[in-house]
Amino acid sequence: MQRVVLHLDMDAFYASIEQRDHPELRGKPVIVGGAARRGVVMTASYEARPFGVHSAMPMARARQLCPQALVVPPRMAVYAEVSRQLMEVLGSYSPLVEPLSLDEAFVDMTGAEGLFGAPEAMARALQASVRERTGLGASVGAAKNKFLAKLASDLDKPNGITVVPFGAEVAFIAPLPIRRLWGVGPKAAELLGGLGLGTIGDVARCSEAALAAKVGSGLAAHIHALAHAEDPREVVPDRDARSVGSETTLDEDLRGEAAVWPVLRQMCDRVARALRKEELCAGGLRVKLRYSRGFRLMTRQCLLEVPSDDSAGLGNAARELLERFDLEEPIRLVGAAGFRLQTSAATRQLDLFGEKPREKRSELEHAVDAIRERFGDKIGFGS
DNA sequence: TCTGGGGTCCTAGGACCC
DNA sequence: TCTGGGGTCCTAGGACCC
Repeated sequence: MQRVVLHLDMDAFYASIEQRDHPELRGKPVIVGGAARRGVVMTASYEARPFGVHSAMPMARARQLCPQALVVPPRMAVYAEVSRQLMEVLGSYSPLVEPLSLDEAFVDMTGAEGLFGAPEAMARALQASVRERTGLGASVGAAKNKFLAKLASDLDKPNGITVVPFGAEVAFIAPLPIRRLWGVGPKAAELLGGLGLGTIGDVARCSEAALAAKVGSGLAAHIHALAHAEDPREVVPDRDARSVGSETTLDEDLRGEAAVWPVLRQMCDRVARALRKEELCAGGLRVKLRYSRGFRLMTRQCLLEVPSDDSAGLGNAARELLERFDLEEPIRLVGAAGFRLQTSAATRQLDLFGEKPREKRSELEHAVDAIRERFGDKIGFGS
């Protein structure tokens, strides 16, 4: 049976929600992002984009390009709720919905032609349902696989519908630049450019061996297949998370353990809370520091003797890892992440064979979580 | 202009085991 | 003496995505 995959991507998601909820922002250049000294643009409304403002741009630069822009701090909880509604709508079309982020998802519509008609009709119906439920615009791509559907949704924004013609996929994508290949970023594009490759068609005509010599065998096999419009990846709902992290860029650089440790402990707190919320424990912990000088990122990781979801367990490991960094250089970012995730139930099973009295402690942590949910993050609970 | 925060996946090298 | 070959696990770094 012919696979039909849709990819739906919300148009300027965060900025559009702000314009929806604040009529005075409509029709004006709006930038959602951190106003802090080191803030960046999270989303720019379509009115702001002609000025050259785009996601991930330093806010200072964005304000310079578009001084009249209205800068709005993000309301992540609101965006998450809208996202939930969005995924609910998609779920009414197919059980196979794979979210990629808050504002985009794949929907496998294979076999649904009888209900919804041809791929273009499916895409229109989806787009209309999303607008009806959320009041927001989306662009939709339809094709025989995930790569093509995602590429298509980005070709006609905002409010676009793009169907990659079934049976003529290779010719359709051949003229597009290699950066459209999923997994080809600035570095790989540069390397491939060295081979004289500029378009997807160029990559399709190149031998996989020649590609591998430039970018490695893994990426070469991947992009060679994509360039031939082949992508076997399934639409997978309920993908399990592989890591849970929290990080923060400091307003001012810090140096020395006495300054860095309190920040790291707070990051561990947040990770622990996120883990408990998902009823997960981490079997490993990674600490991440970014040095101001050279913007260098360094990580140190270890496995935990006992998988943990509490601040003390993660914090102890984090403190030991911290000693393995050079803390005399100015530091601009501090982060922690748990990995090797497993369910809390599985961890408790293991604990039956140990002697750690973690059950009591866990009750206490849940109580603390409840208080923090009500009163926010800044409450101290002693050392 | 001076670079967020949430992730995923891949690679290379070293330890360790048989 | 002077050095195998395969497999697995772990760590650190980095590219990439939204």
